[in-house]
Amino acid sequence: MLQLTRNGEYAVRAVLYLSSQPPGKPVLITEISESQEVPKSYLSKIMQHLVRAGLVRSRRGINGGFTLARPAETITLKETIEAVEGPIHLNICLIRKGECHRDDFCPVHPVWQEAQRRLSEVLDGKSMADLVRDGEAIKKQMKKTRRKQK
Amino acid sequence: MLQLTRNGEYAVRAVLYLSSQPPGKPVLITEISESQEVPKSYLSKIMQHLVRAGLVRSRRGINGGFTLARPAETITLKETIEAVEGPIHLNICLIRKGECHRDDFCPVHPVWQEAQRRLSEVLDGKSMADLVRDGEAIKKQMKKTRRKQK
DNA sequence: TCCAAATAGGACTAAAATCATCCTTAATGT
DNA sequence: ACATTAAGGATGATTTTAGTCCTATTTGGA
Repeated sequence: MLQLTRNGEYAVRAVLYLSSQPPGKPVLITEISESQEVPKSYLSKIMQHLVRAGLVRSRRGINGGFTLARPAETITLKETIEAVEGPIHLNICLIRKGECHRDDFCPVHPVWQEAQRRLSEVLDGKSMADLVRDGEAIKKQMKKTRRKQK
Repeated sequence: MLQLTRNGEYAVRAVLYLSSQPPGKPVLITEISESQEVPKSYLSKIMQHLVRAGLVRSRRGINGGFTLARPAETITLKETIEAVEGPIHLNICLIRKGECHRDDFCPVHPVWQEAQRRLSEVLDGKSMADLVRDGEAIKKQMKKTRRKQK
């Protein structure tokens, strides 16, 4: 459907939440689940993917939880999404050379390449640190608006 | 999966094929199906969508078939895809204001807006007439390459 | 060393989407 | 009337999506 799945959306929420927390402080899955409105048992699977992808570190037991494995500045939206959804290919002809045997002569193929390049540009251009900053700016703006409304 | 479905791909092939034919000359579904490698009965459904969307005209009976309903210059890739897949929304939060109640404060939302804008730009920037021209250029180029290889 | 707290991982499932096929109906030109 | 051609409805297999649940494993502390 050319649409992000819940997996991708939830992964972004989780990583973004971790990025907003003090670095190194383990965050419980329950806390992520409740604050980000993601079913806990489902989120558990997503976190596993993020750990295997090297974006997140986990520790079990008391004082356990999840932390970012790398600074939020170095983690992009695209990376987070691909960690749980696999590589983004807007059309199957972009999966690999030869996946679609019409590649050679199909005039639409280059258009998909360009479309994907543009999309990647946007998603790779935003780090989790950027998004945390953006979120804080939005919060500030909302407070200002509320004050004006009084 | 953030990927075009077969519906969209097949629709593009069909409309592109019609665009490459003499305007007004009815083309049989069998001809489209075989030349574009799309299952005939499946293609039949897709053509119905394209007719209802106003991109293609159909006529039944002898001398029947499909033709473009409008000049190929005025039909874009995006329009063709949306005719069979519905409007493109890269994330459900883009479907409409309020679809995702996190809209207001979600710092990711504007990124998706931008991503979708860029994608639309590419897909809307190519008309079927453009693609036919591109296809002819590719053919010419391939002939040249073959000559050189001899 | 045992226990409580956490995540890891496997099995399972309901619902929806995807990718079709087949058959009957309706329109159209000769 | 008849042959031709698309329209439309019903059906179905397979895959993906979006979860849940249960058990195992790790970990730190009493």
